[in-house]
Amino acid sequence: MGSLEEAIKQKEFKDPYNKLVVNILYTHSYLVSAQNGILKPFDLSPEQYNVLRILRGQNGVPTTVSSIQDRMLNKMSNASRLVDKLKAKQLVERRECPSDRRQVDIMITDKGLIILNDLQTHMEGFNNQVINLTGEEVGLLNSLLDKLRG
Amino acid sequence: MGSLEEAIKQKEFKDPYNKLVVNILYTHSYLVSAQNGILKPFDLSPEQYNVLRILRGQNGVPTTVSSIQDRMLNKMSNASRLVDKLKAKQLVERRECPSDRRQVDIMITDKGLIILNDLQTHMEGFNNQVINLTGEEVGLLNSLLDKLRG
DNA sequence: TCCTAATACGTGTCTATACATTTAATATCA
DNA sequence: TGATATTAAATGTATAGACACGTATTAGGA
Repeated sequence: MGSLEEAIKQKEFKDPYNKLVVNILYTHSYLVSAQNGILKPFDLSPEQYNVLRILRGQNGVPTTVSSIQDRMLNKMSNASRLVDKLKAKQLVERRECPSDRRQVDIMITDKGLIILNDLQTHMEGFNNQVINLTGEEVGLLNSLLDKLRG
Repeated sequence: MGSLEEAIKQKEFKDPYNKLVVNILYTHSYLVSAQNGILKPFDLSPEQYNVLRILRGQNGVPTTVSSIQDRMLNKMSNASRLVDKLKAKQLVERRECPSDRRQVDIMITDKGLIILNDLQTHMEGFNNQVINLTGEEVGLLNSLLDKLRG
């Protein structure tokens, strides 16, 4: 796999900023593909998995659709339809919010929690296996990405 | 925007490897959204833009669909249909390859080249504006991402 | 109070991703 | 040569992303 230039068969980039954009897009695809391999047997898409983790983080407190949307990795996605898919699999519940009838309370079900726990054991080794970096380098990369977005 | 934890309203991560995966997914979304803003007036999706750049890099030598696929940022995408869309906009041409009739030769048109040049002037300032890093940090980030993928 | 604005959620449409399958053309080898 | 395998591209289907729009409900101000 090695360098980006080799991976996408491009000789060189005009400037390192341009290369960085392409590098992040490419690394994203690399990680998502690997993640997909783990999620597929569980019949979950990466974003469905993410929504379930958000709901688990609530520790039983219901959340609204828009709150889920705010916490999603992709702000332009469509939490409403994702919740629909998860409900069809009985991994989440939805209830009309009594205090504001525009809102809908979403909660993860026991079945959802069980699947997440199952997944976690599969995901544990995944990161270290797919990310070929030392702990120090991971920390550095994290802070650089945080700074990038300014 | 600042830290990832703040951006997606998560208190903390189990381990930095896990945070890194989420961080890359999130930064990807950040960059693609910004890129979309530039591409939209040109009626191009990010991946269509990428295919046009690949074809421009050929300097007039025709390429096959599978060669485009190999160089795409997302290996699982569908070059055939993307080429279709570009052909409908008259930005690429396709010809049956005489030496192997399974293959199709793809070339960027003059119209495609003109749009790319136009875009380039818009894209130039974009990177430095969106990426809040020094040149040194950009270099470091590039090499860390290359190493990540092993 | 009533009118208007803002909010929450859902829906519609187009494009792209992921992956299986199909069809045609070429390669390989007994 | 002929049967089989491999390859290139296209197609089919489900999910997701991007974005506009619609509808119901609540908020807020004249």
